[in-house]
Amino acid sequence: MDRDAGQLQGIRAVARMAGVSTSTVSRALNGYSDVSAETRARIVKVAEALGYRPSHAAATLRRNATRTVTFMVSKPWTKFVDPYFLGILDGLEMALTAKGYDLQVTLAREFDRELDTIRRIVASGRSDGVIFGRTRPQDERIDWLKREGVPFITVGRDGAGDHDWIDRDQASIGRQAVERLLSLGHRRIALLSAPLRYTYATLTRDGYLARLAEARIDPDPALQVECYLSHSTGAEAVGHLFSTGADPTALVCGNDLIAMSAMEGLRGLGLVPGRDVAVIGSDDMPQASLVSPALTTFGQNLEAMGLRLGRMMLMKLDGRPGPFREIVDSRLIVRESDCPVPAGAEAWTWA
Amino acid sequence: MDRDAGQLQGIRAVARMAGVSTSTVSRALNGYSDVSAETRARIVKVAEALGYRPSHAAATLRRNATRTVTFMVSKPWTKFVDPYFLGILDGLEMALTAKGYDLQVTLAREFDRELDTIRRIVASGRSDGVIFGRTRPQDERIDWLKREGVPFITVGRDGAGDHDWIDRDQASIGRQAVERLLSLGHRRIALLSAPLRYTYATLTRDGYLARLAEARIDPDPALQVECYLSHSTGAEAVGHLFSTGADPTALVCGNDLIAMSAMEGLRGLGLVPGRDVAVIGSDDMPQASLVSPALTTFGQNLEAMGLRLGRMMLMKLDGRPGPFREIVDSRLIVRESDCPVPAGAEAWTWA
DNA sequence: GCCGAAGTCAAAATCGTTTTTGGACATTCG
DNA sequence: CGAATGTCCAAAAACGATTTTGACTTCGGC
Repeated sequence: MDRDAGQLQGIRAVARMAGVSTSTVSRALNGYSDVSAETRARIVKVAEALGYRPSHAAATLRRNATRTVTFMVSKPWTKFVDPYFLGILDGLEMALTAKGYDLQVTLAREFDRELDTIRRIVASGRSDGVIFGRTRPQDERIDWLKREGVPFITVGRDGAGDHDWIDRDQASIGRQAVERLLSLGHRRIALLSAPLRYTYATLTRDGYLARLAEARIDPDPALQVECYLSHSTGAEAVGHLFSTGADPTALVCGNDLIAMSAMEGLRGLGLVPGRDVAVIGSDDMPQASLVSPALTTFGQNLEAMGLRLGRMMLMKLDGRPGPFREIVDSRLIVRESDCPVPAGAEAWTWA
Repeated sequence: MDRDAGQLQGIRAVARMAGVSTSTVSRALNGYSDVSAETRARIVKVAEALGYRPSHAAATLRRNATRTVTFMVSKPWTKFVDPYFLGILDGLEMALTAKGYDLQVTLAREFDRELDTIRRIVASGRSDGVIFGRTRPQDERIDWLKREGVPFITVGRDGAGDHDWIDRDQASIGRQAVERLLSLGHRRIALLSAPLRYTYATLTRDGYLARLAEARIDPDPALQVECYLSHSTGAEAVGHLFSTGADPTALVCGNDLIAMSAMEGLRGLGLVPGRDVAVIGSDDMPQASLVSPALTTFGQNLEAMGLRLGRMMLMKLDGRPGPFREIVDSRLIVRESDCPVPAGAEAWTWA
């Protein structure tokens, strides 16, 4: 029955060798029900023996679906890829490959090219769904994808929030940070915000302000500084805060990069972070536990987050109704960089 | 002539609307010669008006080539992506998209999974060629791809070096670093090597040793330390060097991460990098110019390197004979972290 | 005026799957 | 016992491009 099966390639070789038709091979390998267990077993064995791999192109062409999801990761001019997204990618890939989907990563250079990158992803017709982060309150990428009807999920919200997304509870992070510092006696709590063009930064600020309000503390605008994506941004912010006399006793930082740079800046001023000034970060970067003092920050299980994201995307692509929106918890990881108010500063504050 | 062109899709719609056959549309759009300029212009106009994009899957299936190249980027447990590769990716993408090729990025979690990742890339049949870095003297990925006959190029060499690669002149970096430090009067020059399982680290060491030999300086094994991919590895190495009395006056570091960590370590010992001890890095990371003292290191035009890499791959996929091997120059970037031998140490050295 | 070459293009074959359609046979039900 | 229902599978029709083949001009040379 396999006299000249060697001549054939692909699914036909398997079919010939197993003594069935190509359609049966296809159904067997794709898990359809109308193949007897016995026949299926035989086909699977033959396919394995032949090292058969369905042609992705042919399958994609026929079923009009690529079984591929694209994650666009932003790469700012600093050539720096956020570990936050790298962590998510691990879980995402697990969820996708478990269902036979593939994950494709595309790097976009800067924000103004990200929409172009997305256009290219969609036009190339190489993936069924798109994922990306660093969302903004007004996000043209989201608007475009909505208009275009392309399945997509964002890591982070936009202003409207009426599409599918997964996000940390940013406001809660702001609240918890303030909460923690209040309980340590701080009253002059500065916010070194991430760039406010990103939604997450504004949400963190909202939480920060809300918790201060609950404590009946008037937010001092001089204590709120917006930082940028440079490696020295936190240090500059600290320099500003102390040179203008805002003199905070604690810093809530929009992300760990800011926090670590801020600690550097404090040292430059002769202050000891974790003793003279409390510092709290925001996303538990791998370095956070290695710097000294080790950074108190907020962590989440990124891999689990990626898994959930992947499952959301799979359901979406499966045609389930949705909407798909999830908020994942972050927990405070207390290390060494936060501390009670130093005696002197406290006195001064209450004066 | 376009009575019911609206019913049709894809290339047939264009054909109908332009009043030609589908084969002519295909030839026109793919730049074949046997289409009159006039017809081609008409077809291009119609295609644009219809927003026609050829189905990637169909084209791939028929021509048996995906016009896609995959770059596998290694991502160690530190969740850290080397900016070196990110820089190369920019140029690579330019070279590829200029010729209608697409760049796909895949992240591999750890080295022992990288071969699996490559297997998956190849099996999925989604790309015509593979590129990756962090090569080792004995590299199973290279062996496998050679056996399999898959087109690939590595960033960095293996021990044999008889495949296609692009690389910096690592030995020259080692030599130049030593050269520079010798000219500044140093004699006790330590090597804080990158992990020696990577080829580039061994090559740098070769250059370091060769230049020392030329200067008739016996290499002191106590001055050679192998570092790892942790953020504190350089500091640990420095601690070791000074606690064992090896007491170098200068450090050649296998990469900038090691160098920056080493400077941190020096400070911890009460030494001032760039004054008490000279430090030279190796790959000009974006942070290198921002730390203080700014790091003296070796730089190369990564984007240009990526461009050349891309062109090599395109030629390879075009069936040109090869072999394709290139070495790109690195130039010393003098900043603040190197310095002449401090007077005391020099005296001590000559004693 | 015939022949060959060059220039254009249409028709049809092809890539390797998945999906639809429907047929053969066995089993169950009325 | 006939009809209805299920089960398993083969045949054929897609999917949307590229490539091969060959037909029809036109033109120039002899």
